[in-house]
Amino acid sequence: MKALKIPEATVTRLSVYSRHLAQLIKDGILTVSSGEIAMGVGVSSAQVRKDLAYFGEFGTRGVGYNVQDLYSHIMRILGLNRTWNVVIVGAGKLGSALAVYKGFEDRGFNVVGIMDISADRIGQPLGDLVVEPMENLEQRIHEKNVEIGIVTVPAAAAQEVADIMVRAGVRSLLNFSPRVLKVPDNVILRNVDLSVNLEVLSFNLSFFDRRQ
Amino acid sequence: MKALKIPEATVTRLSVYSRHLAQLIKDGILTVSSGEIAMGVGVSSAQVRKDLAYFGEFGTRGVGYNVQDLYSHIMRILGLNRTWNVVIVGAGKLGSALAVYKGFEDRGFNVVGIMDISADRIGQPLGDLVVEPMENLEQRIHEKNVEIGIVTVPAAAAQEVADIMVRAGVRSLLNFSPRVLKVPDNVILRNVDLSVNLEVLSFNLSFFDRRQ
DNA sequence: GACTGTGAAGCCATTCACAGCT
DNA sequence: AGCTGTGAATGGCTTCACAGTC
Repeated sequence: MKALKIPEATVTRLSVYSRHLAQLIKDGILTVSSGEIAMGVGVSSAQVRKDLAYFGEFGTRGVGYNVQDLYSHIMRILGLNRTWNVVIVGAGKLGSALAVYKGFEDRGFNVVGIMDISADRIGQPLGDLVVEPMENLEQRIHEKNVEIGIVTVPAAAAQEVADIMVRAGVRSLLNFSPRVLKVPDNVILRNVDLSVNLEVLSFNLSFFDRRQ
Repeated sequence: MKALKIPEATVTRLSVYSRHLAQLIKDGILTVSSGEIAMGVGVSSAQVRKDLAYFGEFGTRGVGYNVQDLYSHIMRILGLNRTWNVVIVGAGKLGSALAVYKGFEDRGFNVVGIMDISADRIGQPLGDLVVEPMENLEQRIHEKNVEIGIVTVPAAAAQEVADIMVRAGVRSLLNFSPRVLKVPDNVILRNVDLSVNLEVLSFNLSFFDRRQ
């Protein structure tokens, strides 16, 4: 199967599979079937096999997958066989939380800088970082080859911050602000919209009630 | 068009539309076309019309939509014509950030309690809340009619926390832990997986490079 | 017998294109 | 003339079901 267009849903599931496999490795399990993975992460076994099939044949018919082997393959597919440097702009509560979030480090994402515009945040220590002024942003991106930027500023500042990061050469953005950002189409953009997530819950709760 | 099954993507877009409309109201704009909304939020105009058509006919042919009117309709559809009480379990950096996140309050989500298991977090003030011990969780859920729970504990504790909240009567969960949760199927579950989001970026960055 | 890999079928969401209304 | 509402067409993802392999 030739890989040209991979569904985004497949990529997110691969990430979930990889964490499940990491757990199996810890548990000393050597072999796993698509059905067992499926069970563990709440999808169908056909889905697991299809997802993997986009990238090659990793299993053995009648047997299943070698856990360590499959894990290594998926990590490589996800681009996690290396580390990635990340900068965060916005040292409010959320930005600060992400700056020291262990889950990122565990998966090879190093936060190499956190910037803010506000004088009372600049200089504040965060883990082994210190909040820096916005003026340092471009230099830090160049010096550390940063390819991923995280936006945790208020909506009103988000587009400007995105523009600065893009101009400085960041190739992808993770946007936590509740603002639709415009970026050139060679820049990869993902939005994590906290309110939208709650609102989907609220819709479903209400909708369910309406249908009673 | 009769509303039986609404695509989840439609719901998330409605949430985005509603914020865009709120801005138009602030700007004093009275009427808007599907094309203008589409432009503002980065989707197609047909998509906007289809999304709205699931719920009724809100526009006027040849004219467009009344901004205030459409906003009210969407807010009602999303279940945001009321407030929702929310509890957060896990008063680490992320949970604390969410507890005081203005974006929730603005949209009618009131955080009415934040619990933690750790003695040194309990008692800590957070906005006008104080971190409470886990023992208070069930009572708080009952007393405040909490229907939405937010999980911001480490992966190892996430399932247990989810179970407690579900038992106490919460009807929906927003899970920030990197753990696949099992909940009864009358409970609505959404996952916000921070690492997965970065990993999708890393995949796309790597994949793009591979194809150069 | 067990389990993978994969075409084919089925299902769902998006886009097209136009009739219908103002 | 302008814009909505919507059937029809398209495209994409998931599920089915089974041949192929161990």
